Amino acid sequence: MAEAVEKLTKKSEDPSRWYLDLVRMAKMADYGPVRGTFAIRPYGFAIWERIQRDLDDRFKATGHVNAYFPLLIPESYLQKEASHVEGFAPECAWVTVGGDKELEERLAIRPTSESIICDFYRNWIQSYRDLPLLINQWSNVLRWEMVTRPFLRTAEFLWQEGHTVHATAEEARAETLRMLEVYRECFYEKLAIPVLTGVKSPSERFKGAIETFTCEGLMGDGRALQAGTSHDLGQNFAKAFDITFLDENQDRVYPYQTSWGFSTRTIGALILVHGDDRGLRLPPKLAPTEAVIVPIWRGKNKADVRREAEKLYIELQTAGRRMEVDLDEEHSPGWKFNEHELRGVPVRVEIGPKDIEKGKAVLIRRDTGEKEFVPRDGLAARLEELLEEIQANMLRQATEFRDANTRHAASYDEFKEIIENERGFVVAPWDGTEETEQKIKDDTKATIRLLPFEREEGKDLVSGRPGKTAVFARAY
RNA sequence: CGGGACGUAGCGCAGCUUGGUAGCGCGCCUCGUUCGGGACGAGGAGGUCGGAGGUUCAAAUCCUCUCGUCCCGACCA
Repeated sequence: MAEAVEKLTKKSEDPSRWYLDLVRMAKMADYGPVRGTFAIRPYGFAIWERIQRDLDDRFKATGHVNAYFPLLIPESYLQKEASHVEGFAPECAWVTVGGDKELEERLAIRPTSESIICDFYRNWIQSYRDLPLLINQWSNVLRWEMVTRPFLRTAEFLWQEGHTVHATAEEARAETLRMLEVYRECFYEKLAIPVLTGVKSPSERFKGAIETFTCEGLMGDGRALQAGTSHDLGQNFAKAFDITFLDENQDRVYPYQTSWGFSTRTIGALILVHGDDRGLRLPPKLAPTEAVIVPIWRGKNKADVRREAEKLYIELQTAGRRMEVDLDEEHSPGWKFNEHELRGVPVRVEIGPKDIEKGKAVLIRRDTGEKEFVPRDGLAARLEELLEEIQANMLRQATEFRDANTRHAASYDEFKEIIENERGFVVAPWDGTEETEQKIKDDTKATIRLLPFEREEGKDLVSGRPGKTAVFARAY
């Protein structure tokens, strides 16, 4: 055997290098010619398509429809909401020339679409009968990031951004929380990532919002990742863009808005949460291929084994499974085992001469490596069951990891010690001031990831003033 | 944008100190033997050494600028 097989860096040794290796070796993404831009390869995109489909179904189920808005945003639009422009202008890419002529007003390539969408909403909304307006857009956006890495922070990324308008503040807040819940369910049910949900501290709030809610995941290396946010915009944008409507009492009033987004960053979260030293581990519900059949043949019986593998493929595919059969004749079975493990296929089905003789096949699960011999006639049913088990087990493992890495700090020394040596989430009281938040950040690089919905009273570790629990972590 | 490291074949790297015919492993192509945990043999293709200037008879190697990547800080989905 050749000793120089392309080797994946160990996650335990160098998570950062491991991640980049894995993205490349599993053929998920490649660097583009412009800094921070990446091509998402078909395999990575297939995962994104499955996430898209799931979210889209949930959006439709909650009454939303899809639409599309322009890529280019005049600078003056961006400037209408003061904190919004302050937050986003520094990281915009600008178009200054069109058709070889200098433009009179430069155009931002959307970093997010609130401003351009509000410009349309001004005309779309005249009466309370036009509300609520529940629209979602699937699009790409561009942010000129200093430091980038595939999926986790790319200059250009794909996402969905929901933009809704409501007659009352209560309704807007309910929408904001409903969509946070939609994200949370997607994380738990499909991505098998047990995110924490809660409120962002004011300093971490979306620029232009009155409140930001977030889903925070804990990655395999103990760092947190913000993945999915939902913003209550209040009347900030409505006032800035002069969106008004006539209510039942014939008063002209400003509506209340929300926006919420979920991006391809989530693919990075999937990799970091579930991946191991052998490669990716995909939750069955998101895996483009649920199970791959690897035929094991020798020269003399190749035709027979091949025929059985093909039959098995048809059988399982017909039973509703997303299957792949690896009929490649160049690579050895061992090579294929490693390759499909690297790609994270949840189950491998082996079929060889001995199995055919016994009327069985071998199922190997990617999450635990466990192997079982299953009679052919019960195979489809067992596979379906196994996939459910894997999905549940991956969520369980991730939850155990999250809980084992969520610690309560009783003193600031302990807090610092945990952040430095253990990482993970640290739960501690916070007095609600920006100074203590900033001091903790300066001292430890940890930020407030969220304020839980249920908060306990306590004493702030830094100031000693009364506070309520916050969840801290170093984040991506 | 600050501090550090690095750009040489698709991928991983050596060569640079001390200038002188561009190398290695994997991958790729061809043929044969293999195939239950990354098989083996033989042959072959592939590079304006990130880019631009400069020094020199001669630059992957020395100098300047520039672009890009990675790690650490400030910002973010």
